[in-house]
Amino acid sequence: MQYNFNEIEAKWQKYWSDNQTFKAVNNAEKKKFYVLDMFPYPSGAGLHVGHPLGYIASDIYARYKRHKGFNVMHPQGYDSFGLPAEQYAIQTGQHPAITTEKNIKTYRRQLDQIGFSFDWSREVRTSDPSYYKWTQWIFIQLFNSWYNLETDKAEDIQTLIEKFSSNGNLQVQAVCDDNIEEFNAIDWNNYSTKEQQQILLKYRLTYLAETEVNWCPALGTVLANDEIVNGVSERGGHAVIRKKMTQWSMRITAYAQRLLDGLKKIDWPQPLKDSQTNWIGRSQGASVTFYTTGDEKYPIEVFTTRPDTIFGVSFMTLAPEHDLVNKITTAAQKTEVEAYIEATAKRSERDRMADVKTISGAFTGAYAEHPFSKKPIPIWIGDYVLAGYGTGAVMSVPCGDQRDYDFAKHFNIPIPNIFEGVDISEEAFADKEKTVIANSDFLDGLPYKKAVKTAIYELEKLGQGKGKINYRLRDAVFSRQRYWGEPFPVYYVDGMPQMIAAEHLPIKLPEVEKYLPTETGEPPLGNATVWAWDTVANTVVDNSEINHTTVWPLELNTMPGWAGSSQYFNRYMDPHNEDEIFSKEAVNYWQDVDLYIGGSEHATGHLLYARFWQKFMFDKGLVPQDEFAKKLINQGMITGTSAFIYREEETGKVLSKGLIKVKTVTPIHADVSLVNASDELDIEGFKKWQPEYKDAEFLLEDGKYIVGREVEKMSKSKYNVVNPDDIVAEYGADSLRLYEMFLGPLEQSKPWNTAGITGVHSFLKKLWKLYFDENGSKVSNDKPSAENLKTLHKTIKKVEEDIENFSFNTSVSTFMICVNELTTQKCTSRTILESLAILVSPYAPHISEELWNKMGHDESLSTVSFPIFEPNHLVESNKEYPISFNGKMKFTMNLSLDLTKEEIEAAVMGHEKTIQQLAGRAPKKVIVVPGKIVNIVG
RNA sequence: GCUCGAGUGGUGGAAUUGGUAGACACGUUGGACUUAAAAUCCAAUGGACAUUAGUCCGUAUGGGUUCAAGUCCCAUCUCGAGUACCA
Repeated sequence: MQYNFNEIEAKWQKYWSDNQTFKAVNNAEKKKFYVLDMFPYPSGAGLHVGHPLGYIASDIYARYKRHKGFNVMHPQGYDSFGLPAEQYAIQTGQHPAITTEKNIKTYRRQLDQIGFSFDWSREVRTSDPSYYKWTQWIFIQLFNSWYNLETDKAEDIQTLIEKFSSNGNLQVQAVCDDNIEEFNAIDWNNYSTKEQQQILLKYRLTYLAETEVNWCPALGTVLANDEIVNGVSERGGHAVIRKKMTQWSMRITAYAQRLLDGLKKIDWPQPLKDSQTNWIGRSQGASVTFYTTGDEKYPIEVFTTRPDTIFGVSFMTLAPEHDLVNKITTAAQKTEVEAYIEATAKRSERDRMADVKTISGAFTGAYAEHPFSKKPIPIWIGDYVLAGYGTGAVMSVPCGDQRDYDFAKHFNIPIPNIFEGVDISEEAFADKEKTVIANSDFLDGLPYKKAVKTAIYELEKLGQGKGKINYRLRDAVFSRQRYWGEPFPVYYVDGMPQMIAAEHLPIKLPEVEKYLPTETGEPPLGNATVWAWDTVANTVVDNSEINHTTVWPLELNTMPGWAGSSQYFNRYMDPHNEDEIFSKEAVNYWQDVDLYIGGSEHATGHLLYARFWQKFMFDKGLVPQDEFAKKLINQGMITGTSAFIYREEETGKVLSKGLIKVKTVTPIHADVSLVNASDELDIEGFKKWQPEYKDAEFLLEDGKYIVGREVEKMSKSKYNVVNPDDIVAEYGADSLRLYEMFLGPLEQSKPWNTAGITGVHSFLKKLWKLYFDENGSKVSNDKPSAENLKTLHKTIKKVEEDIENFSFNTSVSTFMICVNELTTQKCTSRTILESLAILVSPYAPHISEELWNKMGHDESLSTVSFPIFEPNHLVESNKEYPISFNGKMKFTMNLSLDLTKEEIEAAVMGHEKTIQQLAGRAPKKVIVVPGKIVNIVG
């Protein structure tokens, strides 16, 4: 009987689908296990061989856990809002929904043929109104919440309103906007509704705010920093200006500390935790208030991590955009300052960041008073101080900070030394550990830590400072000027945003004629003609009905890509619930994700936002866990192995790789499908593919054209993309699965080369041959030999350890060794072969099902118990001891493991090869490690 | 610059707590089978020297700890990822 993989795989895929083998039921008696993949964006290009890597790994784990008796949920879905479908719509006019639907079909077909154990009954799509209804719902919850620092959690906005109406905002400790004016209860109750709404907006967890964006008038859109090159748009080279726009923001900064603390309790890769830690960027220090001298004493608040160096301040620097600049600049300096501000405004943020070396700035003519010495300190502006970080102002301590030092040198500002025994003639001194303060009044002689404490204490006494923790993390802008995204459930009354009541959700994306921004610069939804909210009928109506009494305009922005992916893992628990985002029962049963696999590129995007929303949901009592994924693994990228031919420049001849000597040749990409396992090019195929080479002369070596190889990112333009469809057709899904795992460690990036797949493919054929020969089944009821059992149990032990450690590549080797050994042993024993089929099944499920079935089982093997390791089969009586001399192994000796150290030493010393090695010398020392090694020194 | 990770045959990669470096594959070479090819099977395959038993060198480089180092420590180099005037 032949191993007919195409037939077998189709058969079992149908069986699984017909029998809903992998459908997970909530609240089963069994213990739950939730295995999650990062759901894909369905792109038009379909899957290449690199995409399924993580899915294969998670599938192996999910299948393994089913064998271990768990109720496994392994769902899949689509992150189906996104830019490519929208851009395609702009070019062709085709509705993104149609493009998306088509791409999903392709994805589904490709995924199905790889044999994943997904529970498709739980599929979600972020662009589906029944799904984004709940994305809109969460947005409303965020809008209706504020962050109470006293309870350290999000609370309903009603509790804040109550506080305001009974006590005003003086006692309220909240995470909110900076520019909050104080008011008491009487003030609050006298405010108009609009005024109250404006105030509340400064406290809500999602709020409207003026945000500075990169606006490209020619394209009519906002550009991200990386879409701008040299100050102009990457596409088209149009001018870009910085513009303030009103945008929705998420108050993620409220959760900065909890996001940091949460990292301690989750098992995520260290590099990923590091980059989140970095991104949140906690720094501890003090905020210090300086007052300007002169008639009007403006306060300037700065943040510093080094309050101990306060006596080293010799100037202050404000960001050019700082609000105070206008107010304090003296008449004499006005021209210079204004010229400088204009010059920096022209430079994009990116340019400013790229060009760190050039020192620039201007003196405002104003002075601030030092809080302790009361000496005047000149106030400068400089673009090395960022408006967006801290307070946009710094106290400059040139002796202790290199940037301040460089600035001071450049502008000839004095650099007072406040460090004991340190030379600062060449550079600033920033080593906290070695710091001893000098020339600093009451701080003299103190080391860093004590000086910080003392300085803060003295500042507090003056009322000019206090200890403070600052975060780099910014609130997240939540508006996009795009069409293909979730619409906001928001309409505007008198310019103030109003939430549409939850029972009227979803607010469906309207139809538009054009997917581009409008001529007046409004987002694409500005093209919609039916996009107004009727507050009486509670429905979306035609724009012509807007009367500003009962019918109002709707929000024109849409939500960003990360909105839909921030809660999908919870929605999978109860995906068809129309009344709730998910039921209490479902979420209490599934709790959280046990294993999450996906790419590391989401470290500071999706994975941070999702943690933020989860914590918010936790505060609202909606979910039982405040971290959504216990364990996370980043799979590495699979790169391509490009093939090159070499064209000689002078003659136009094409040289085989070995013929390139000193001649100038141009490497040209050849499609990898035209190259065989021995790097030999199919010349005829190549000529057909690139007709311009049909008359070119190919110079061969040994009758073959050998291509050059190089590892590059898999990409169409490099002709190194391998489609899993082709691999499945030629070798089968089980071969593909095994090979992807066999390539190397899951988390590592590694090159794909189709040539190697024959190794795992012939392994599957050998496996098959253990069960069948040309006459049919070979499986017997013979009692397994001790040798058979040893091979099997060695394999069980190793494979189990490997899966638990996510070391999938080494288990494939282990299977190969096992099958090679059993073949040599001519093993036909059912006991052994049944266990083997189960062991292999997480990796190669189709062949395993078939083998299991052919051994007389009617049911799928997917939930059959994993074989149990019995150590007694591995007990050895003897050991092949390596005998080394000065650490170098010279020969081995087979000795009983029962021997004592002394007996081993005697046996080794008596061996003829030992005597030969020593050549009469007496050994200085003999190290005997029973069961391991013998080392003779001397 | 900073943070993190990694450097092992022609290639992908193995190597529990330091204990036989190169498992398992690919490729290559030789052989069997075949008219031939494919498939399959067998053997060899880190390098140098040695006709043999064998000797020496080998895990990026240079030091160190140890009876013993791919593994631990120090320094250097290279590559990859993230991040960046963060006060």
